[in-house]
Amino acid sequence: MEISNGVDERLLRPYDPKNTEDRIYKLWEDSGFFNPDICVEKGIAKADAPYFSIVLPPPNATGVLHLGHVLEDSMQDTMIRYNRMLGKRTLWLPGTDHAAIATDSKVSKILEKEGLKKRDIGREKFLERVDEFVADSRKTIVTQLRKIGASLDWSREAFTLDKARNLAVRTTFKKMYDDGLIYRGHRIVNWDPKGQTVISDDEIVYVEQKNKFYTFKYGPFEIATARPETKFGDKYVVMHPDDKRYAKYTHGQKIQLEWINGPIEATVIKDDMIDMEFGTGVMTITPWHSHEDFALAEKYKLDKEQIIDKYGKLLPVAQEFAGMKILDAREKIVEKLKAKGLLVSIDENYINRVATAERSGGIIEPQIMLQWFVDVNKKIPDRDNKSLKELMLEPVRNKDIKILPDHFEKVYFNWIENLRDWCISRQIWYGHRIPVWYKENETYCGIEAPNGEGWTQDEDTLDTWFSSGLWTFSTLGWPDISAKDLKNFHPTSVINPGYEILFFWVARMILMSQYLIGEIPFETVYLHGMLRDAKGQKFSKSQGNGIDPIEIINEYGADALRMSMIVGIGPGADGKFDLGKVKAYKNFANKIWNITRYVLSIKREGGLKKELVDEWNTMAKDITFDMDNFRFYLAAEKLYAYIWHRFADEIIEESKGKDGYGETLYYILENSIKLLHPFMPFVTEEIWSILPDHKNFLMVEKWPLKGAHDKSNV
RNA sequence: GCGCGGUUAGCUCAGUUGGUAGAGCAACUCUUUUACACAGAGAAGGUCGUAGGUUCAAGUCCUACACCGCGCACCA
Repeated sequence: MEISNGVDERLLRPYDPKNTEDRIYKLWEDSGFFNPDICVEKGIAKADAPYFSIVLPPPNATGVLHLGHVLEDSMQDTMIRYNRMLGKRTLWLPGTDHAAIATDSKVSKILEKEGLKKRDIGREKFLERVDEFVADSRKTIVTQLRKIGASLDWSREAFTLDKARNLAVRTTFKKMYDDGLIYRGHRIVNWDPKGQTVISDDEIVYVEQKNKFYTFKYGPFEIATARPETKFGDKYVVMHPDDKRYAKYTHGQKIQLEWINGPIEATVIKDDMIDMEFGTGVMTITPWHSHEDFALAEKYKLDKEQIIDKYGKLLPVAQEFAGMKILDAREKIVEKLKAKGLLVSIDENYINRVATAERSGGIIEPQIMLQWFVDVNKKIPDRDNKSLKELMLEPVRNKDIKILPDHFEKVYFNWIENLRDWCISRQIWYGHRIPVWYKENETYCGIEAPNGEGWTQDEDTLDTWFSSGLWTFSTLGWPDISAKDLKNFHPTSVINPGYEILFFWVARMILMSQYLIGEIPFETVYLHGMLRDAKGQKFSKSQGNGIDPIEIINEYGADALRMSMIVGIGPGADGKFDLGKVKAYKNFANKIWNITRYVLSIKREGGLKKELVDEWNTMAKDITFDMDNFRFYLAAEKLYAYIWHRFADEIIEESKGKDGYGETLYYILENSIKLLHPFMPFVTEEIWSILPDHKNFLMVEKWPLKGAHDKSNV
């Protein structure tokens, strides 16, 4: 069909994303093509076509999306759109995360501003308030995802704390409990006095701090400490068995000495955990408030005594200091020791790392507490007597799961090797409540509450990552193991989180999936880096330096923002947000727009120029190869260079004034926007709608290369 | 202490299996010629952290070192 000079009136003005994107997203959504079942129904994908699935890393329901999310979502949408165009049954499943501690503390803060206290309004009322907050936040997030152009199947939207996911959690807990993988016990844990909850090792952030480092006389020894306030109960003095300086003291020897509140009897312990080079080579231990001291106390069956309560105040063992906050007491204790002539020296410039809680910022006080744990070392009969650790290690070691960039595999192995039992109970209200009930001396663990009177449920909730670990299959119908989605879309093809949650999340998903369904959760882990602001600072909710992606989109368009997030940012690489880059890709959108205007304005004639078509094919093959190997950052850049600097600057320019190029130019344009669609979906879809004879959406067109991608699930 | 990553144009960063360096922005010259000034043409800008090595050939592989960043462990 011949094209007339009557060009679509939309083309008469520069491309305007603001008046295009929302309209197009609505058309896509109304078409139902985000849903793979509908694609099959309407013949877009064959019922027996290979599948491609990604579950969206669920954004925290604490707030709004920032540019870091856009980076992640642009990447995933690009993969999803590419695979959909390959004709696969393609599912991208959306959801949000209840983010237990983060949300709990956020809502607590909001209440405080209203002059309300969490404990005063009670558990039920508090949870109502959280639900309201989360519903609001979810709305914002969902709107933002649509703005970005994310082709998510909204009919399958999930929440980590909805009914279906809660059933999955209870089912999991019960199974682990019955298998002896979950146990309750007194162990030393990381207590956050500010957040009033236990947290896992992974939720600790170490902060370097300059502290005073004191050396005291302790009988015939000198001991050093940064924390004199823990020393009230210290009655074991530890040294290295090979240390010649202390050779005359023997293991188990009792020594009488004067200490903070009077004379005590100390026992000598000899153990090679001591570093002879550090300090005086002698230390006392506080097993109740130190992981290492606890381990030593367990080894020699030593007494353990609590010194500090859960509010960070000294207990009666401190006598005259009892009831004081530890930081207030510290100086006073030092003064007392000094008065008694026991202070040897103070090093003012001692730098150590202080453990703080990631969410509340509180300084962690190790405590021995009754908590719930997941045993990572116990052999599981159902799983060839492998432990959870081994189940996490194996698929990565065997390359059943590929981690990109691959150097993160080493980091992953290293983490697992040092892994301790996972503390899963939290003393907060918001979250999945532990499905265990007590009655006098009885304990009941079940998916549902026990029958009969007098049972009370455990007050604690679960670590948020416990439910996140189930995400790849709890969203697909599990625990119903015959669920269609589970059969159709699991293991998922790719997971695309930031490297900072490799341990928190990726490892836990592998653990849960391997243990519960005996399957890997995903084939490829494509880790992305961190996006920082122009100064190199992290974008973070707490620092409030987040740029609202919607503002950028309103000014430059989602396509431009997406391209800026993909081009040149390799797997695992951090990037700085660069507005100039966004502008450049906005110009690119307009460039293609104008190319379209020009191509449609000339006569479509002359047949296809073989040389130019061959050249295009070579380029397309190269790009397809990059796409299949997760090199989207290269594919996008090459496409940009071809379209602008080869097609527009050279091919079109050289064709001017010559006859017979119309058909070839049209061919290149039509096929190039297919290649570009996964990256810049809006402008390409809009152009597609202007090109003649196109009934269906570009979104569901076939990728214009045959035979270049035989691998079904790369 | 163990491990990992980075060091490429003024700035921010790419560079797939080794074949004499690329993008965006900024800066320079020219051009408002009917696809596009959200543009075009042209020019400029890098001894690819340092020092060695392998190779016909190294930004790309190997070794050592320096600086920056990160993870893990220790931190009495």
